[in-house]
Amino acid sequence: MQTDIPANQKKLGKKVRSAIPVRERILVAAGDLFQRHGIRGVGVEAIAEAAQTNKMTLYRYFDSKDELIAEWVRGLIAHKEEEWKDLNAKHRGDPHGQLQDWSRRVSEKLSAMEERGSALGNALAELPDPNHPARRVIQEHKQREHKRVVRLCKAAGFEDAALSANLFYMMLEGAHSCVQCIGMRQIGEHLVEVVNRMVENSRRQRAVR
Amino acid sequence: MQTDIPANQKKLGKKVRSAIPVRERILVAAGDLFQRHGIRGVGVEAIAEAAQTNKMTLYRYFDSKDELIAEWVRGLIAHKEEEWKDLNAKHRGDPHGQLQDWSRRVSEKLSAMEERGSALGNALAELPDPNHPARRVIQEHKQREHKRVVRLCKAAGFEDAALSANLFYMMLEGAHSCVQCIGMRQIGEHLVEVVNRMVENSRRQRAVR
DNA sequence: GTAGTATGTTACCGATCGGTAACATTACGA
DNA sequence: TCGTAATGTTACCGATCGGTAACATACTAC
Repeated sequence: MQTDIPANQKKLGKKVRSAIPVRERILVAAGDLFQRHGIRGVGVEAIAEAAQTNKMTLYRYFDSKDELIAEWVRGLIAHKEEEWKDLNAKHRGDPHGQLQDWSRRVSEKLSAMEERGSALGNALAELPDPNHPARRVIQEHKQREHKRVVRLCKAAGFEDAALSANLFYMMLEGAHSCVQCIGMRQIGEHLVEVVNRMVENSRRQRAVR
Repeated sequence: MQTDIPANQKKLGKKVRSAIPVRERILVAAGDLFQRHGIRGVGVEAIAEAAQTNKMTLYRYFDSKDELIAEWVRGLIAHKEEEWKDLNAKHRGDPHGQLQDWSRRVSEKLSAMEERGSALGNALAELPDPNHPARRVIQEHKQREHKRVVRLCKAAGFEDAALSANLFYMMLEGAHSCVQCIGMRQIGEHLVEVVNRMVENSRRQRAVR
């Protein structure tokens, strides 16, 4: 019993090194705090502490707080783009189904969302500097997302694809905003409903042709 | 000539007291800086300087920076609510016209908007603290705005008033967001188009009845 | 065990922040 | 002209910020 206890006793009270790598822990902790208190409302010290490490180690992995922010944002975006790929793979050649599934997924995310709304949207509001690395990355991603919706609406054969796409995109952005400004988490269901109606309308028109 | 020059010479190089009251100048300057650099990105000293006064005077009119923020927000909201009253007065008993005029006005604002999007939306993103005076004021205003749209849609006789209202509200919020995230200032035209189509649809249905 | 690497600790830097005190100056009405 | 109220000036406070240096400790591979 006592033989191997000494080694453990030495570690008693010390931090037990987590299985999750430090860098990832920092990014997760940063994201959590950013979302809850705002990017500018969180100091690097608090992030390091939440990640069960310290400021020095944080700066060994990230050049600056701004770069940490940018890396966090890149992670969020990468995850979102993965979802789009998945969506595309699951509904090959079926833009209608793709649109419907997309709206459903957005709605699910919204219903589980905290009262703070979209992380990327908030980040844009919090980082007005046009030269901030994170800002540019977000805007480029939003541009791609918008183009994707336009492409989808064209493929779906909507009579006025540009208008429909912008309608969808406004609803997408607006739904996230609604969670924060009127606390309406069920707003996604309305997004789904509108998409469904428009898709059904388009299918009917196609059947008539 | 020289007689009254001395008095002016005394003032030479000194600040010429503006006709606009200090308090208002501070609020205008604060709003301008908040919009451009974010609320948290602007110090009270910079606000006072931009208002052509000093920190001490600022604190004689406002208890704290947070109260200044709240006052600025209250001003923005008061202006918006005035617009709603005006809209209501100009289209008494004509909810369709009211909705159309509303969308047109929003569209105009959007096309003239800087790349930073909605001030109130950004403020919510920048002030996550649920107890912040400005945050509560904004959320209450948004609630009222949402209810107003619902009432309008009911009055307009839309078949599914709640759905239409939420559609409009999502578009309203989303359009502002779009200006910041994809720089699309002409997005308002699409909002107008959607509203017009839905109104025409509703009118047609009413005529059939 | 030993070397080398990753991580932790502490203390510090300069800058900026929101906010205040004390006092000087100006404007303006009686 | 004089007194009072509004505004300006300066200096300061404590707290926090992002970021770094120097050094101590832990872990791991050999």
